[in-house]
Amino acid sequence: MEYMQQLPFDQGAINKMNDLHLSFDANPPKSSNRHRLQRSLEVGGFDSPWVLCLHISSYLKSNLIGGVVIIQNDNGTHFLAEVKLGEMEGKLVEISQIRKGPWKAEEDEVLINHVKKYGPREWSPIRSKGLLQRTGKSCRLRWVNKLRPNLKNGCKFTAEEERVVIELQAQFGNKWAKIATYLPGRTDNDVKNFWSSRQKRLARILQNSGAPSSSSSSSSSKSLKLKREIPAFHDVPVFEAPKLSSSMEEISYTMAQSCSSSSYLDNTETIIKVEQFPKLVNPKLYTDANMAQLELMSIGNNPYAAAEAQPQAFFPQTPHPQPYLTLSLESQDLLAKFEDPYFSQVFAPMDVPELDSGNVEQQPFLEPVRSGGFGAREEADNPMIPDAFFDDFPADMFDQMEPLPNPST
DNA sequence: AATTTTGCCAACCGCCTCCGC
DNA sequence: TGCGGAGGCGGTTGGCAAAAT
Repeated sequence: MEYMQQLPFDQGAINKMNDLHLSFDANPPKSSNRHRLQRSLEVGGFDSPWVLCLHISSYLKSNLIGGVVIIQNDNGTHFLAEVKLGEMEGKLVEISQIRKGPWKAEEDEVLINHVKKYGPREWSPIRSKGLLQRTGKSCRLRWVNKLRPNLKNGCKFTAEEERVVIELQAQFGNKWAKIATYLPGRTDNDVKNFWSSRQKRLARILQNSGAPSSSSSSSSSKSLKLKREIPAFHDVPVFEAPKLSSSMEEISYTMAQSCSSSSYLDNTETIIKVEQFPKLVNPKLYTDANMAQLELMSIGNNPYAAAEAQPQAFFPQTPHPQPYLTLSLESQDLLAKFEDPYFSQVFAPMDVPELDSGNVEQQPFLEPVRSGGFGAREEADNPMIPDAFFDDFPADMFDQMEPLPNPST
């Protein structure tokens, strides 16, 4: 609460005021005595609870030099305002609380006008001048996230944007502002929200896929249903990041085709296709499109059909025929390792040290927006898989897997 | 149809750095 | 050199609508 602005006296506004209780804690200069004057005055608010108007009467002016005004309204809320009475004779003094919450169109307009005049800086004067009852930080945030020109408000992330975020997050960590500079029209808040939802979604999928165990047979019908609908790890077919040129439309079409062509097979032996195992478990390698496909297949209730729904149209650059792997029951026990706390560390966000700009420049396919937008890379060789990634797996993990047949045979 | 869950997003909070005094 | 204000940033929360149950 603070002194905000002097307004022309308006008796009409005064007449609408409610009775509030005021106390003036005055500190006359050169006096050790503090005068506390209690007065009931005509004080009122405008249509909003955070704006009060106070008429400093000539009586008070004659008795006070200055001080702190404490205003108590009907429900006991106190407001504080510092006043300089010498400047207030015959004026309405608008005293405002900091406004929070959703922005009104009028507020946006004021903010836009301010930026037009002074540019996107000097946010604090917006409040000190009484233009808005918002903090400078709030004004800046509103401008950066919503009012700035050329923002992609309301547009979902494209597959290309998803890919860029995933790669840059692996590279820079949670440096959302930095990542956002590579995405025209996106803010750090956008990127952060996108990543957050994606992480939640992934966590839910992984949590459900790790649930099956021998004891789960006694679990509730709901968990059984989840177990059925969410693919276990071995249900997941080969995944690879979508080709860089692939659009969402292509992906959607592929997914639709894959799912519609699925047929139910009552198999007792799980057959899966295996490419690079780490690709399946590193959440950073899933684009949302991949996850969507994963979920779509899970809805099909059929792991075999899921494997059958080969995403080849997804990944036309896959150079070799995909070998098949038959899992023994013992091998399937491996999948229970997903419940192992240690194993779950694989899914924890990686602490990626921030690379310097020199390293960024070594990646010609990714450039910040300020240098001309993100560039296109026509081929990717999965730079997000660090060599040390395999070290994160239990040492005996691959021992339990049957060897891959030679693709050439 | 009612209730619960999920996804999305705007906005706030707290911490940090920078800069001027 | 220390201090305080302004701005930047990442984490988190809360509201709302759509989807699922």
